[in-house]
Amino acid sequence: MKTKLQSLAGMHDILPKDQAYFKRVQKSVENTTHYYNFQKIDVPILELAEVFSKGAGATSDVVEKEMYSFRTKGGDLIALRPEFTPGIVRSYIEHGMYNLPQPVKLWALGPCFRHDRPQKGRYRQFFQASLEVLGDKSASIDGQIIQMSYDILKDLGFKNISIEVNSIGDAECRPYFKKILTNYFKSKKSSLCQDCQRRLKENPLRVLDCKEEKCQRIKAGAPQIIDHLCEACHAHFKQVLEFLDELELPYVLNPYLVRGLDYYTKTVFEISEKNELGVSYGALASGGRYDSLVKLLGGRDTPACGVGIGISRIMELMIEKEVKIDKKEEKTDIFLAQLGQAAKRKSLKLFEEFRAAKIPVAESFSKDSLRTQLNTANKMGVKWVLIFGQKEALENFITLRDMETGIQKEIPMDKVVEEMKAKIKN
RNA sequence: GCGGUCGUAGUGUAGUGGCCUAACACAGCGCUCUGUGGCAGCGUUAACGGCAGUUCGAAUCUGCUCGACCGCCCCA
Repeated sequence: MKTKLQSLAGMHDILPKDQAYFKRVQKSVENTTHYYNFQKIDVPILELAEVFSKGAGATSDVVEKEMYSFRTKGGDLIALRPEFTPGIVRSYIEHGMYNLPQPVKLWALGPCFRHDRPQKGRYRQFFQASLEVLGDKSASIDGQIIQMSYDILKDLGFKNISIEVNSIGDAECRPYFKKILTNYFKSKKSSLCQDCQRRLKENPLRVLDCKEEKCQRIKAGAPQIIDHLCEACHAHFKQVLEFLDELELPYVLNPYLVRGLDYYTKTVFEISEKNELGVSYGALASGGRYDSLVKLLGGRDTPACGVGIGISRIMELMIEKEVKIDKKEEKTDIFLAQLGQAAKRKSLKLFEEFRAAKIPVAESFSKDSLRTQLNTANKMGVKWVLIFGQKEALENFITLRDMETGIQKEIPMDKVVEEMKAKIKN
């Protein structure tokens, strides 16, 4: 016991007790994607690092500092996926999916990796689901993606869902806006907090996000991107909002919302759950439109839109909030207790009969004491215990004990499976 | 990547230089027990995150390291 093994920083186990939550979240994604006619795709966890770095922008933190990348023996620079989108786009291009009827709607779910400082709700390995629509520039797609993300969270029992949307323009209008914004802040540079003076150089859009009071006042007068969108972006954004209105989604316009990845264009959004104080736990889902990514990765000019859903975060929040989920499927309702050698032998056979009838039955054949077995059954929370002892074995019946009421009755051996089958049905 | 707080059996805590051969509760395992669980009795397993240092003596002090969490950066 000298060297104690522990999991790596930011990695964690999904223990048996939490698997029901994991399953539940997956099911919700599966259902929603099914109704919206999305098709499942599995892409590799490993890709050429280029797949991720080309579109995200070399300056993005996700790629620059947080990617798990390494060289293979053959010399290729490869990386663990930090997100799904680039891999899915690569697959779309590689398999000529532009020859399929457009748009192509895809979804995926699995582990992603980012090497940043772990914190609560923020891991180096985390599960994400990704919904992507490729080959459609219509604003209705943006609306649908947001709707689906909202549906999933609502289905999982979240009540105070906040949807923030913004448009960050495209290659035509964004550079121009950045310049205007930078100029505005430069003129007030001395009144900004220290962090913001630094942000101004590195990422002027981030200044808009500062919580310092003095910066808040300055940003109130700052130019907003939605006033500086080019005609196409403006029209698109207007339509997106109209769709959201039509869908009656509770969205809020957040002119300060920006994204860390360069490939986003036009619509961006973030969905989170707020607590009583209006403080959010961190984005549970976020995404937007990426009309330039497919071309950037070597495909045809193809508009696209998608969302990344934080499965791990959602799970953790559900566990923390003790969201009730139906665990019926996981639970076993029947426990088979045995007493005495002869009965034990016959019990094994009875257990097989239950299995053949597809009825899950718990047992602890290794135990001899009836008291111990009932104790175990009680801790498992089963509804019925079948007691099979010497007397029963001789006279060919079994004792059924209702664990809630303590009432027992005798059932002829050849009717046991049949009767129990009827019992667990309701 | 930077700054901070913390780390004692499976879980929750007590112990803060010698009284620690590290305590308590619950959980686990075994027995009483081959006939009855949801407050039985008895027994038992099991921890000072790791490594070095200071000291006559370290769970307790120092350094490094690993991990968790918080803030920054950033993000699912």
